[in-house]
Amino acid sequence: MPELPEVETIRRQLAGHIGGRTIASARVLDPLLVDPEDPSAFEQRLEGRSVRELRRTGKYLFIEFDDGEALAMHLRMTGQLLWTPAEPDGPTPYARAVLGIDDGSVVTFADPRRFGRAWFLPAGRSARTRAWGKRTGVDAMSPRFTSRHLGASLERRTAAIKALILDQRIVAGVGNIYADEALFRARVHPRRPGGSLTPAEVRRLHRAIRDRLRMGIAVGGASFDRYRDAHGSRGGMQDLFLVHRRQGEPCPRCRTTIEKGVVAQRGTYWCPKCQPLEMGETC
DNA sequence: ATTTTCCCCTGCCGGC
DNA sequence: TGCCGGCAGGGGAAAA
Repeated sequence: MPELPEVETIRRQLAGHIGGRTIASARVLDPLLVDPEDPSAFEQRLEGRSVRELRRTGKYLFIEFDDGEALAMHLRMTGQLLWTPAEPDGPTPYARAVLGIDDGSVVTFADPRRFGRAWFLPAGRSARTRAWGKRTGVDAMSPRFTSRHLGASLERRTAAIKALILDQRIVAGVGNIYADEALFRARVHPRRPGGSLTPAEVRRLHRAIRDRLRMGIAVGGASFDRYRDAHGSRGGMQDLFLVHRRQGEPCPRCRTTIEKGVVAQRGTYWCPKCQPLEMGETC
């Protein structure tokens, strides 16, 4: 499922293809994609617009137009944004919206689970805030996401640390995969109360989040299931997973068997020795 | 305010 | 073989 590295991969690819170009046509095939907006009104608002740049905050992708308005998209679980140099030969499976670009290329939003969403955002900071609210905090790859920021966000919090780093208002972009990987690298058990982390653990976790996301971007994201980039290609991060989806396998650090459980309503993987639940133990 | 639960939606998989 | 229940999970709303 697309998390920060996957969305960033798509952003970079799309920026190269449609940056500076004009949207010639827009078709919304699934009204749920733009709910509660009217699909035909949505199409009309997109047609004829010039793309200034593509931006990303957390897992949200923004196509910014030259007048400052923007199309915001979230791929949720199974969304794909596919770019093709020309109209695809046949119908794209699970296509929910199609953007025709003025050079003849096509961007298709495909999404079997239909969880993905798109919004049309007004220009201007205050109007944007009114329409958009405060869905996301600081982006995990932004220089503004610091160890100090993370530590302050965790103070006195009793919820599981995994739930807190999945909270997009604390840090935007971390999803289930990279949460497990970062917690393993930081040697922090996913069920530890957020406020119980020591300063050293907070620093390790901050570094680990950045490290794993950076690696995910470098290899084009994780494709153990449906994720594909804008060209329909798979990423390579699934081959570099340390613990995620590896229950029963030996820990890459200490060879202890990796466990699986449920934390924050998500399938969660960890090494019980490297990531002790009780304080004082070390691996 | 914080934490937890439920729900959306559909493909896929294991069990019978 | 085929049906079916359960699971997967991002995030937002609702409940606790």
